Amino acid sequence: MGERRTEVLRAAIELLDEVGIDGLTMRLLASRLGVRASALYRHYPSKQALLDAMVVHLSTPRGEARTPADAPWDEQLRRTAGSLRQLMLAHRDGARLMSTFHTPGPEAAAGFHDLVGALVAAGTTPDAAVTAVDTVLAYVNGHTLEEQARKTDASAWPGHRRDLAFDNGLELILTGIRATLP
Amino acid sequence: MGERRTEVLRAAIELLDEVGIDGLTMRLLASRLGVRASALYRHYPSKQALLDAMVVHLSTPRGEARTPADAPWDEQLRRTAGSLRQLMLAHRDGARLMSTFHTPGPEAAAGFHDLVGALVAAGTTPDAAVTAVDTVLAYVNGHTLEEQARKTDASAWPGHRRDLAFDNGLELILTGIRATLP
DNA sequence: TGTACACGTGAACGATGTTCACGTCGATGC
DNA sequence: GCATCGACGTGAACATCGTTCACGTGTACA
Repeated sequence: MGERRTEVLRAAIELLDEVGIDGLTMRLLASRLGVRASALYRHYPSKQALLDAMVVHLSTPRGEARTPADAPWDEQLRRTAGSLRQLMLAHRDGARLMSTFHTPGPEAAAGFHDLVGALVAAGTTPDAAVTAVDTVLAYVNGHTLEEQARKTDASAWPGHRRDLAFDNGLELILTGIRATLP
Repeated sequence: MGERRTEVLRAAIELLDEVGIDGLTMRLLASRLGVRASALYRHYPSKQALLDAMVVHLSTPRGEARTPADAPWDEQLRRTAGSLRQLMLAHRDGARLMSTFHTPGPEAAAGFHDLVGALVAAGTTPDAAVTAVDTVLAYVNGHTLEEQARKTDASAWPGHRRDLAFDNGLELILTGIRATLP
């Protein structure tokens, strides 16, 4: 069951990398599959449903590399922030794609909860922990969205330069969090 | 000259608040002005040009309340961040609207430069100052984008509650910056 | 008087997401 | 063997979108 459905999803992600989210058209995707656009609606009730499925698929941890729950809170935040950014940068218009989606699955909610837990364990109040995690996530989203928006422009910074800029900003926030600890 | 042009702009902003950015259609805007869609192209070469003009108009400081250049760096950052957020929240889909635009005018660039200058005057290196300002701006964009996206949802937090969440995250970053000072 | 100019019309074009009635074809149950 | 069912796809259409273009107004100014 749902075998073709998966193929459609795969083709959609492939096409996303080639033409970007604005060029990602039901007709183009269909032709890529040797099919008419109307056939796609057998598998996804709407284009938005397809986009949602893409986000879910891309966000689902691909294999290993879970962040160890016993790592210090700042290391956990660093890893989560870094892999979230990498997730967005891994595909063309990835950040914009993610931002169209808005019902974070249980996976994301669990990750959020873990981070808050790590901070509370380190001595913050629950409220402060939520604020801290929210702040980091807002930073990651804002930074990466802008980073990817400028990507094709003239400002073609080398990759490690951009990584550094991201890390520096993140460390700034982590330092701020650290200052609220006992 | 350009009198009608201004009226079109005004009507577009008015319509934005009523129907949101997705409902903002050239035809609808035209009918609101008692005119056909094609007439709009006498004043703006494209819809994107209209959107750009809206961003510029909304971003242009309306009257007074310039941030005093002799204020401490953290106060300057607080004010800039706060008014940037207010700018976005002032109109429906304001944050999304702003994010479609991407050639920051001399106004924004000057503001950016002022903030960096204030930080350098406080003792940071120029690089660190740029990082700090970038981080704050990324946070404001990320936070406000998400805040406004959830706005019409069930999660209808009261306004001051949302202001507090924003301020707390901002203070976290400011604390982080402060820690890098002599 | 005539000639620019600002402004608007009406019809069309191509593209988009989506719907719907209709086909095809292989597996499954009798 | 035959019928039925389900998964899959077709083809034509619909409404809507941004945009273009040839063509009309009326007003102000030389």
